[in-house]
Amino acid sequence: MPSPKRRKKPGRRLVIVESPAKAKTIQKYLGAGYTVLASLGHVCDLPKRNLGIDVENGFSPTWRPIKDRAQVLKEMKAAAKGAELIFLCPDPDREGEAIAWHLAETLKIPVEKIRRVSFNEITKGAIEVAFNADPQKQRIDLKKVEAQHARRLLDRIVGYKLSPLLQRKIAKGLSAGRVQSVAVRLIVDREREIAAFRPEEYWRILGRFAPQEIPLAAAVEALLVSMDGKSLRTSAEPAERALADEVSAREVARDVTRHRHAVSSCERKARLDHPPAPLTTSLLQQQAANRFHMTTKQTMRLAQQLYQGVEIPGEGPVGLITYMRTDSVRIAPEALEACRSLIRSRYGERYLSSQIRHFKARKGAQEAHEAIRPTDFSRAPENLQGILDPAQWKIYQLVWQRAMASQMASAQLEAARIVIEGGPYRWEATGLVMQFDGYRKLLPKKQEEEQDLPDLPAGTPMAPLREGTVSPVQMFTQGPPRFSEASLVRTLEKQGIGRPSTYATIITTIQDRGYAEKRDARFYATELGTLITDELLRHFTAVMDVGFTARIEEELDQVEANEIPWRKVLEEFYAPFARSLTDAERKMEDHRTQPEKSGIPCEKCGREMVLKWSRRGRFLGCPGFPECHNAKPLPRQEGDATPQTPAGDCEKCGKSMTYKSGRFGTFLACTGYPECRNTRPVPTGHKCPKPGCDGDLVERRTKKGGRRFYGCSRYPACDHVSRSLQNPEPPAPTGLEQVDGT
DNA sequence: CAGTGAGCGAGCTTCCGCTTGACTT
Repeated sequence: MPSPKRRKKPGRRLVIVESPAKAKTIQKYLGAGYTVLASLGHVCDLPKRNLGIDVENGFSPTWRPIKDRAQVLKEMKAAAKGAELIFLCPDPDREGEAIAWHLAETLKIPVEKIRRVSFNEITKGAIEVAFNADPQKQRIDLKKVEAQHARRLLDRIVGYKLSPLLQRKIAKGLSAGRVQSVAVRLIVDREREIAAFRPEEYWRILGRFAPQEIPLAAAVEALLVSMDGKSLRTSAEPAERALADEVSAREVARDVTRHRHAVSSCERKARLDHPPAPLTTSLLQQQAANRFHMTTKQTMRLAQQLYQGVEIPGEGPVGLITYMRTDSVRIAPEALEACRSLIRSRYGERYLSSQIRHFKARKGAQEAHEAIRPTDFSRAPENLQGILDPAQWKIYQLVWQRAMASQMASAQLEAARIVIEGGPYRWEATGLVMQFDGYRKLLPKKQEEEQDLPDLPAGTPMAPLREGTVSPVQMFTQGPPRFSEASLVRTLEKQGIGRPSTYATIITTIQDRGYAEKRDARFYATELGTLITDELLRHFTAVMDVGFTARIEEELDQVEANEIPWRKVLEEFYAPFARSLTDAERKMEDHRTQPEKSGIPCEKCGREMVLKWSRRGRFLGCPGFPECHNAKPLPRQEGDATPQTPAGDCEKCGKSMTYKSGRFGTFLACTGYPECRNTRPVPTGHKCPKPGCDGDLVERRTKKGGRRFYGCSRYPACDHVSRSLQNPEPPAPTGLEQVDGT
């Protein structure tokens, strides 16, 4: 490895980029006349210990070199000394511009030596173009820098004013911020929607019809879609729900046979199904979660490994994918060419989209990089099997497939629809046949059944195939699902909250602070998360608004466009915020100095114990603290945000059981501890499906790896195990085997 | 494929966003 030299020959050119992997590639393109170093992201920031902003004097900030960057700063300073020109190449976005400015400031580079150069793709062509551009235009964009400062200062003010407030009023170690607090709010809101949701019953009626002359061959399965012109499609809306109970559903099912039915229309339509865009960070995280059950953290670690370079036999370390923290769906022209010619040679001309496909980035995307794609399309996943470890390989395959598919031909489908009418009833049968798979050759659709429909001219008399083939099926409206990591990231991105480089950390922060818990891959709001959300909502409505970030972003855009001064953004935010602060300081309930009484006496000193908050939730503490150190858990788990099945009684001593959390997660323990040491795994509410066994399914974990599975509570007498729980909810209509009556 | 059991709190941490390793929960 060539270590950076102390003394540079005069005439040497220094290039500074953000990422070391990028530095390596660019060094290769630029050759020996250049020294390429990496800044490792930001090199300056506000001080850690205090606010670092003089609010009274126009919000003037104090910038400090970041401690962890001391080493690289030293190296860059040394290299800058002898350099004739210094090319500042952080990413072409707001943050990158600020990094360039901080570099110029801390390295004390004379203006005439600065060349601000940036590129959205690390390809030879793009880099040549960027470096050869007009030097007059290679200047730092101060408006962009100011926009970044406004963003940074606003986040600092919100975080460093709200966190201490919560720490004074509720418990130490707490935090709040523009991003994390809204993320928690989303989870708390969802928790409440779920609690308020009452499933409602409705019925669907399925019929199996056939033309009277030609029976079985041309049978179609149809769904009752309207009655008397009233649509049943919107059956999720209670007011519209005509078939709300079994009695009326069966009445309709009987009445159907009293009417003559006939085909009223039969049509076929060609439909194109276009491939999805190549992956961005959030999409990669969502796909890896849904397909491989990976967490955002795992996904990003694997992607980082692929980006930084994997040892390929005979070649050395090779960076296999482009940068993984991106919101862009664009692919560099050179790479597009490689991708398209590979599609042509691998699958044939037919599978190539006739035009180059360009995808639209999400609104608010900064598009400093490309989409995530293979650096070399010809490295097909099958050639890397056994070279990458299995998890890396899965991620690589995902990236490769999505990038390839994005330039492939659309799938051609034929959608058929037959409408059957009789009396007040209108039925619909739909079919779908794939004519040409196109991009689906690489990305098959999982949940799509093909079904063809016969050609039946309008007017063909139809009848239910035989008695009992009109079947009512009971359904229930579904409540909103809890957030998973994937759906939370998707929602945050949609609202413009957080950035590709922060999605994974947001997820860990809200859990570390004790605001949300993940169980079964779903987020649950904790009591503490609910409390701080409500307190912040009451006093800081504006910041807690899901649209707050989006509005600030618009203003930052205006700063960049030189339409408003950066201080104005801060002033307008700060005036009402400061008022809320003093108001909250006075009015926010003080859970620390005036905690709720419990009615339970302290057995050590006799004082009445009080309810206190900590990062781990509530506990009973003695008000005599610090003289009396007595503390204990709350007597009951009542008020726990998580609905739990009753724990039941101990089969050994008859005392009640209670939920405890241990090293390996939640478990049941006898309240008679330590006299009775009985424990049990968590019941799931499902019975053991093994015939003749009356045990319950309980949640267990494997010894190594701790993977969850479900076993029978009568183990070892019954050794039934399953990987997942069957849904006890009413099944979606599958076939028409269920027969009315009997 | 099958373990489980403390202690939480007294003023100085906390934010978001850009980058990697060096750490050990």
